[in-house]
Amino acid sequence: MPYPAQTDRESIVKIARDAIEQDGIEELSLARLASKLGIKPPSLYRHIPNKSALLQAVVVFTFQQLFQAYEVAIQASGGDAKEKLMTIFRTHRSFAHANPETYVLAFTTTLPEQRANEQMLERLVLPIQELMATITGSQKSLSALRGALSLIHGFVMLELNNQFRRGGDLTEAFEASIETYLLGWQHQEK
Amino acid sequence: MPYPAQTDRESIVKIARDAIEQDGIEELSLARLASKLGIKPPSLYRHIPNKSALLQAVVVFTFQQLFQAYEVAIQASGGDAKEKLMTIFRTHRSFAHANPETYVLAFTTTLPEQRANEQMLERLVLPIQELMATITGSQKSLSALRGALSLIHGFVMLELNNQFRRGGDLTEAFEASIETYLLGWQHQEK
DNA sequence: GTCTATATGCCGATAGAC
DNA sequence: GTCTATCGGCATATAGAC
Repeated sequence: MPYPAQTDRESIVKIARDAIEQDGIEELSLARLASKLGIKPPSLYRHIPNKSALLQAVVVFTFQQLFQAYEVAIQASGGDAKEKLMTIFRTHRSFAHANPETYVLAFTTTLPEQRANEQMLERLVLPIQELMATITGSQKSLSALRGALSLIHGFVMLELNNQFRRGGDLTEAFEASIETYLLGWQHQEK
Repeated sequence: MPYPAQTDRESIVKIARDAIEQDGIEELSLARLASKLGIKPPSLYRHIPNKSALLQAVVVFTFQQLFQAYEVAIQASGGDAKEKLMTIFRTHRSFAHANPETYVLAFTTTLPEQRANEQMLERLVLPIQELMATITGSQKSLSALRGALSLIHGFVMLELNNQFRRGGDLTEAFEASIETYLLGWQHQEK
């Protein structure tokens, strides 16, 4: 049985993702990855062009996972637009907590194919945009959306990088900040 | 004249900073850095213990620069607390635009000495905290501060990584989001 | 058509001479 | 404080075994 390994691109990407999440991105080398797959490093090149393309594939996979998490959350959410938004935002933060390494990788990588990059982000953000528009009106909805995304993403990034000083309840700060931001837009609308 | 170069730690850190800002962090190798300094790579090790420590020094230097930018902005700012806050936040964003590579490096690096890390961040954030407290009252000021930092940092990070889709005025979105966030806290206070 | 064996050149890092 | 010499590990390229 000479070459029983038989791997494929999808397996490589998922194992790479898990390795990054477990040991950090700095510890991922193609040699270690090949070893986990039971093959030799050059064999990887039958499935991926280079390491950079592999990391880009992990980024795409991560955004797909995040999108699926959104879908589940939206399905399960009830209440008014504000409550639905909070459900999505809590899901976003939970995803980042559960996948810190790949979250940071995904949001600090710019994919070379600009079109694909934009389509992916637009698809992710669409449900948030629609819900925000019901709060702010369509006039200011793009600015309101961008602020909301900034608030959520910034909070998570500062949190993951240990850049909030100790003390206080981070979940409380997350909830209060977002609710206050949405409240501001409700007053702004008038 | 055998070894005329004569460098020191401060020069190394500043040249490393400039090299990162010019060519991106992935292009910084100790070999290239040594070449810019007119010395051979092993000579660097008389001044720094390793590459990681050098990058940490660049992070500390970047936070010091950002702090100085804050000081200048605060000195020059007038108006009420809200207008002073806007001046600081605009300064923060301008700094990120002027130093995108080292900004991302600084905010995605956690220094190993937790104490020094916290002191540096606390010192940076203190003027913002005091101004926020005049808007929100001391009760909720920690959450309000954390939300404000998240909004500013998140906006800048999404912007630097090309993660806002095209269209609309980003400066307008920045201004409107922050003003609305502060407005929300003013209403929340009651 | 998939994997192995082998090789190149760059990297961070160390030892020891001047 | 700088140098030369050298190390192991890395990403990557190519030739060929099965």
